[in-house]
Amino acid sequence: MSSTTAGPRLRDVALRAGVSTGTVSNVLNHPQKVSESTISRVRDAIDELGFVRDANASALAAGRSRNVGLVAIDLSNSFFVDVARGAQQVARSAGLNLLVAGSEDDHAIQASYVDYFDEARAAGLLLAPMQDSEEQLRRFVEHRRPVVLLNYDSAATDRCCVVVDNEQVGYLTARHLIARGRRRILFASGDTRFQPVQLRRAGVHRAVEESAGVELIEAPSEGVDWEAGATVVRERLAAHPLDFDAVLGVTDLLAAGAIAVLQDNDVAVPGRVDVIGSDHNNAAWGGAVSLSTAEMRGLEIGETAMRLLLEEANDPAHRHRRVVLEPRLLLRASSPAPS
Amino acid sequence: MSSTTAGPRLRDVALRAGVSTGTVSNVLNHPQKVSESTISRVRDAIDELGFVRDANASALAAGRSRNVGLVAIDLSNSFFVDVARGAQQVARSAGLNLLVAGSEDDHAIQASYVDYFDEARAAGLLLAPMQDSEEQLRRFVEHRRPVVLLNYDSAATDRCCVVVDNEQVGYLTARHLIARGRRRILFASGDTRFQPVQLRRAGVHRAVEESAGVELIEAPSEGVDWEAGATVVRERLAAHPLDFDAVLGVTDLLAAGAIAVLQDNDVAVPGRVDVIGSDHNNAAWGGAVSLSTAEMRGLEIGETAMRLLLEEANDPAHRHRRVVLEPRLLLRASSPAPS
DNA sequence: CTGAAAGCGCTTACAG
DNA sequence: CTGAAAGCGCTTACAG
Repeated sequence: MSSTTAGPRLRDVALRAGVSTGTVSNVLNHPQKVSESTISRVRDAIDELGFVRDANASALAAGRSRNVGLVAIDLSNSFFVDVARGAQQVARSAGLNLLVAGSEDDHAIQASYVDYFDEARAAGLLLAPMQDSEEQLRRFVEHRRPVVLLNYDSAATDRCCVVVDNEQVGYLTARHLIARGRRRILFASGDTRFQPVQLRRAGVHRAVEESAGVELIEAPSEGVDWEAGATVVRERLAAHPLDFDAVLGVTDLLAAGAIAVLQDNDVAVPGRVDVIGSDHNNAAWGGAVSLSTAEMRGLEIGETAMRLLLEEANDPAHRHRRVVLEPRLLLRASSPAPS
Repeated sequence: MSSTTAGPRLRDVALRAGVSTGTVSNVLNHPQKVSESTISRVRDAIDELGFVRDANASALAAGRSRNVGLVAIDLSNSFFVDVARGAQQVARSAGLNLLVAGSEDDHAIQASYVDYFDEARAAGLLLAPMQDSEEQLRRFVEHRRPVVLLNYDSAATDRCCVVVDNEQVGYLTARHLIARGRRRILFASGDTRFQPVQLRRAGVHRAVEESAGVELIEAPSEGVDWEAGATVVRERLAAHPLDFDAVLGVTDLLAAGAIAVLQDNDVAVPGRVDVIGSDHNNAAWGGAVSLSTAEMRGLEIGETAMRLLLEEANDPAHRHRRVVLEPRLLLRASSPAPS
């Protein structure tokens, strides 16, 4: 499959520097145990030979690796890219590499990456899981590898999780539409595969129930993508005369699809119908009207999750916990601030 | 730093199945060498014990790993996410894991990931390099590890590269504006750090030189981000009365920043000024007017690059080559198709 | 501060 | 088709 290793070994470095292999290893891993002069002799030998330590051998001998995995549902959702950036910054400052894998919304791919990071003896795993991932995680956790869940609130007490308050996302977006004076909200509520979606839906219901005179027209769909949002609006318009004054998409993609169909039907956004999304996904932002949505605080989620992971890996006194970040609205053209 | 391995070893599996460790290894790696009945006995033992092979030990003993690295300048540019998806699909069908790392537009980070994949004896590397990355790559290539460059046209003959014809991107976007009847193009031409940007600029110049009566107002900037695009337009408007009828951003972010400032100044887009970007980056798509741009064919770039990498790793007759994909325009609201 | 030696958990010829 | 043994390239006590 691949070429074999060709370069110099650690023992070549040792020979050249006139020391033992243990000393070279100490220069690499515990320089404080080695004298200045030896260090510089070894460093010179490393440079002269172009030595590159074999990370596999190192991890095997040391019983640990310097890698942390991040497995995200879908890298084309920019939320997860924000998470990755935050996690990477913290990981690097701790001397760890962050390796990212996208599970492409597919359980089998997610499972194979979780297993991969398990096989690779990763120092830990950040996982934004799909529904029903307990099974896949069990083995990883049993192997005493730290896991932090992202954007998924788990009942499990054997790991940390970092979430945005998705119920509040639903509540805030619906409240905003109501504050804008909207009274008949077409709710593109997606499907039940994703926990964040379920929670946002609960928040939307709470906001509507609080407000007399507001009606929610719930329109579920098979997926939560652009096409599903377009279909929801298209079918509603076909079945009824225009009978709603707002669309709330439980994802940004749903909302973007809705905007496109509204515009095709010459319905002014936001003049006649407000539209708001929910998950700050810039993959949904190519539409003719810029989309209002909720900030998901991905960067902070990534940073926080990596800190928890490091704590779990290093601090015997670590206690698992659940960190909840509050969402904020991000208002743009499709549903601006109430006047 | 991390917990040590706790789970069962391959020899535990062998004991339980009543075979030697070599046979267990063969079941894992070369099942065709083992009888059906032995395979199922070993598989049962693996399941019962919850055995997970140590990938580090495996890679060390076998002299190769099943990982391919992808190091991209910036994962928040959706082009690279497309590339990753394409590469992952091909990698998985070949039994390899794709591990993604973002270099955050930082030479040091890029170097550390290239070194990491070298240390990890990755089966190969896909790299979308920043300028001046030869130095960093040299060692990797010398170690006989396959590298394929993405979106970077290298003079080096010791590796493959897959690019979109960025000169043609510049040519097509400029031609489009001219076909729209635009005659004074403010060209947000960015800086010279990135080869794709340089090439697009050359294409823009070619298109303008071909067309009599078209004037290009070149406005370079320090970066190629949203803020730089906003600044370019703001400064032009401050120095002159509105004297251009189009803005061409050498990146989508530059174009998006331009749109925002134009709108702030009540300049209609595309009524008064057309705007077009160049790199299909949905991080730039949150603006009030949807952005016309060029398709960069990221998915195909990723697929093609991974295929070349596999060929280089497996086929002794592999010859390095350069694959060029042709760009296409993606026309949206900020500069629609000519009428 | 330094060196000799054992061992990490696999894979791979090789002999049977 | 199966087993015994050597070895992959490091790290880590341990003794000096």
